[in-house]
Amino acid sequence: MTNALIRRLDEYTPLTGADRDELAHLCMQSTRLVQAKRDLIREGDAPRVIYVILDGWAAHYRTLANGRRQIVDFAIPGDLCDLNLFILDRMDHSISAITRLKVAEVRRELLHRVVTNFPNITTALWWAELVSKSIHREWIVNVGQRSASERVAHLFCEMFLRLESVGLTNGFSCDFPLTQNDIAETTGLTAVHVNRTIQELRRRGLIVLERQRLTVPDMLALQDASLFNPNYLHLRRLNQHTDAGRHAQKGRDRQGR
Amino acid sequence: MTNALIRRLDEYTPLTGADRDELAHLCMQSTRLVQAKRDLIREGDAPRVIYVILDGWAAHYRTLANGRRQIVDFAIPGDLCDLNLFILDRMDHSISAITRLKVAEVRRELLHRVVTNFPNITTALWWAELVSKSIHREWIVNVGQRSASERVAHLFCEMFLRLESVGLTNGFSCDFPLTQNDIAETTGLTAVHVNRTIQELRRRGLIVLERQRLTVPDMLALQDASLFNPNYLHLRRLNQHTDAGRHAQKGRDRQGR
DNA sequence: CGTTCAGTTGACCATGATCAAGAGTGGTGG
DNA sequence: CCACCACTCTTGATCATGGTCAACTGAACG
Repeated sequence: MTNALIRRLDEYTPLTGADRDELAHLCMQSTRLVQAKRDLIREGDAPRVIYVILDGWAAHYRTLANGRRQIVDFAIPGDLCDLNLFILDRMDHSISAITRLKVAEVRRELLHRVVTNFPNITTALWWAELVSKSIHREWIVNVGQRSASERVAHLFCEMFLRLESVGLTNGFSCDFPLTQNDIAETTGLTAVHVNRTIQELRRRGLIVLERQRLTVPDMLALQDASLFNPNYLHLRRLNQHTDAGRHAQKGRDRQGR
Repeated sequence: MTNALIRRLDEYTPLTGADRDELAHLCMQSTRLVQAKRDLIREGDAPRVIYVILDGWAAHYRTLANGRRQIVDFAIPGDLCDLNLFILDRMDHSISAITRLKVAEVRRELLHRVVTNFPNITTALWWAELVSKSIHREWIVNVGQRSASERVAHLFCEMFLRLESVGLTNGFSCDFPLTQNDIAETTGLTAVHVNRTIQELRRRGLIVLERQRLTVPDMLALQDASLFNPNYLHLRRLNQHTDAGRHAQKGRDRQGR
């Protein structure tokens, strides 16, 4: 299987052979395994390296003074954990491993060298950064405007498509390692209510979720149930079932459907 | 009064005289006035210029299929309205004028020239982008984990400090042009409940809000009431009342308090 | 001077929170 | 291999925060 970072960046900018080689090299310099539930880095820390997720899931989160925790994004293979390092001195949030994690640690100088010599890669990193910001916006909408079942269904839609874009789905299924408590902390609901909500989605035939595996038999139906519009993910290649047709993306060439 | 963009970017990177001149020049090339409540740009549009807010407030928002609207950020003087233009082809959200607005329109080529010739400015733009992303994260936390009164109070704290950092406060007061309906659309509450919440904050003596003017007699008290921690704004110079002391910012040199 | 929009109030309702207890599952060590 | 522990999931009963609907007030502005 090809490197998830390459796969992901290539989603946006067609990369040359040299670009790919450079990225592959970058990810092999120094890798690290992290146990599930361990923090990769904590709020307040000064980041020393940039992490690239090679395998597993991580969560970006913030903790409030009263102890409550809010997950603000997930990182899956191919995702970078913040370019913060280049600019801001301190982490303003924490990152922890959901599953056992394999990450590449990229030193600042190394990435800097790449950025100055490989313009395609620079553009692609910018793109990844802006897409991640767009995802943040959608999460604000999610917790602000959607009902419990819409929120949870929306999360399933998003993660399925993101996994698909890096080749981590199998037909209608994908690994889904989140506990109901994790889902609660991302949707602003309680774990008890997430449980009831998931049962409702199961009853309606929208998802199958068992033993860390998610199946979405009808993606369009799930999207309808969650007011999901894939545009915010800025995926170039939308798959058959991702509903590229319904949400007008004026003037952009489309495949599928 | 000095240009708000310069003031804002200088907050991060000390700019040279040449940097300042260039920014001033950039903002004077082409300016435009926008009526209150008009959209500056809409979701799906291909942006042609980058906007810099020179005067007034704007709102970034998304609309759902069911018509509900969520404001995902405000733009105040000195803020840039998305560097999207450089990378992503379509707007994934809309921006509309809260008040009458004065904006600078910066053409892509022009900004590109600046970016290649003025490294300080490039760094500062990156910084602005990352801070704006951090603000997005905090908004997720806000709607996800805080109670109604905490959410509304948090918004007051944030906007007050952001205005202060570009010199738009007067002692304990600042202009505050949002309607209760606007506040509802940013906090994920209803306008009716925002009304009751604001009355509660008034009763508790935390804010004075009348005729578009906000006064915060005791910023620390308001911060306590909203679980507010200013770190996420990445302000270099925290003012006296911004509570730099309580929230440990390890190893960072601080002023005030 | 009337029209419009923002703010206010009241009555009632519903979504989701809280508290508590129990069932399934997996991993660990005796 | 089994007993135990911890964690995740599940269910029920009750509660509360904030939503909905509707009417009214007041200020701003043409």
